[in-house]
Amino acid sequence: MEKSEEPGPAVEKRRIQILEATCTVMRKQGIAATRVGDVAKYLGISTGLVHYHFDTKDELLAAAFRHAAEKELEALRLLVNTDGTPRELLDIVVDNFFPASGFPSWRLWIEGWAVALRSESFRRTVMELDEAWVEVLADTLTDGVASGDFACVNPRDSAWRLACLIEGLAIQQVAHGGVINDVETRRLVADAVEAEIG
Amino acid sequence: MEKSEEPGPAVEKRRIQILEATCTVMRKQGIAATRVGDVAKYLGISTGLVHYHFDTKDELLAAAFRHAAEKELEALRLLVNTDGTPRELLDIVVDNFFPASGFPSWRLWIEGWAVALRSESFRRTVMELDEAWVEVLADTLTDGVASGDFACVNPRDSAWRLACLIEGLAIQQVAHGGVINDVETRRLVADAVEAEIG
DNA sequence: TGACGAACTGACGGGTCAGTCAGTCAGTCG
DNA sequence: CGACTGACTGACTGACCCGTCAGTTCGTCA
Repeated sequence: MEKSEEPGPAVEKRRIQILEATCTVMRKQGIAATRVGDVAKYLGISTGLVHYHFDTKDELLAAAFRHAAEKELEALRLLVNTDGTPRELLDIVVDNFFPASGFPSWRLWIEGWAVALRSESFRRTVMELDEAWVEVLADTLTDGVASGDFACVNPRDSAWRLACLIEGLAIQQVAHGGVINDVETRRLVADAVEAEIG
Repeated sequence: MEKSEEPGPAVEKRRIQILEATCTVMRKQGIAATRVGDVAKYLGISTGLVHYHFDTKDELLAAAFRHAAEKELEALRLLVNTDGTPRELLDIVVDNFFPASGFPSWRLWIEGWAVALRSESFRRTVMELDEAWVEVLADTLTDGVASGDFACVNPRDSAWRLACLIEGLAIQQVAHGGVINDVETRRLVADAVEAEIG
């Protein structure tokens, strides 16, 4: 009677367990090299069970990626949702973007952009989450402008410029570790921040 | 006698033919989804012949990627190697970075960064070529500073910032085509350029 | 107690694909 | 001419891996 169509809490728990296992495997092996057999082995369950909860591998990977990204975004929002001067909040946001902080899993994101080129579900996830990150940054800048601390001509433009700059620098640092190291990244970003809000 | 160990011109021709076919297939299907069978079929040859010239698939893909990137870099250098005011040259370089110009094959690069996370040969290629692009931009800025047209505090820093900004914007535009479109990209970059050289 | 269904297993089918290999053929050298 | 070589073919194999499915276990409800 009135048995809801929604899955019970046990099922939901298992789903999340599989999602997080998938994230772990994806981080270690990369998205492209993640097999459903690896996820099953990691949890000590059968591959059949993974397919019991997720119809296809693509669906599993997309859901796991979104799960990871949403968790990180939530953590960032929590971090920003504290008291502090606009300048302090801005520093928190920017600091958490740095590859060295390990926060946004840049390795995962870099692969995510590549997968998004061919997968509609990844495209949507990557787009939504990317824009949400920038939104946080934009809100911080807007608040600072409202309080008179910052002098951006256009906070939204500034947010996009800073976010894209950091993204580009993260690629340099994470994907090939060339001349750009952590110290250099911080200096380049710090100068850009000053230029945007100064 | 004295037959050199070097492969003859016929072999080299075939190698390049295979490399360019691989590039074509990679652009169409993506790096990850490129099969050696696809390359062979594209040229109407056997897969055995592809393996006759390239030991492994990884070697083939890495060589093809490098081939494509070097050709594009060479084209950019040629483009910059003309007369013109520093400002004109800078505009040429920046224009050629835009996704819409179709010049640096951003889709290929985005996948390249992802592959570079796991493949040493891709990592090296991507690093060298990425830095070479920035070098071109940095030289342009340095010349402009020397002639008194630009007022960068540090042309190298400015070059990295602009390059990374454009990279980040290219991802936004190419990988997910969200709020950032071509017009917006141009405005954001134009403002950043003014800020750097102004 | 027994029926039932949800969660789960483990083996397997079937398709894909990189790389191998025996053999063909055309050209070259002595 | 006859031996030899380098480019090339196409069939094959061995591995991998996704998704399926028949069957098992276990908790719940009548």
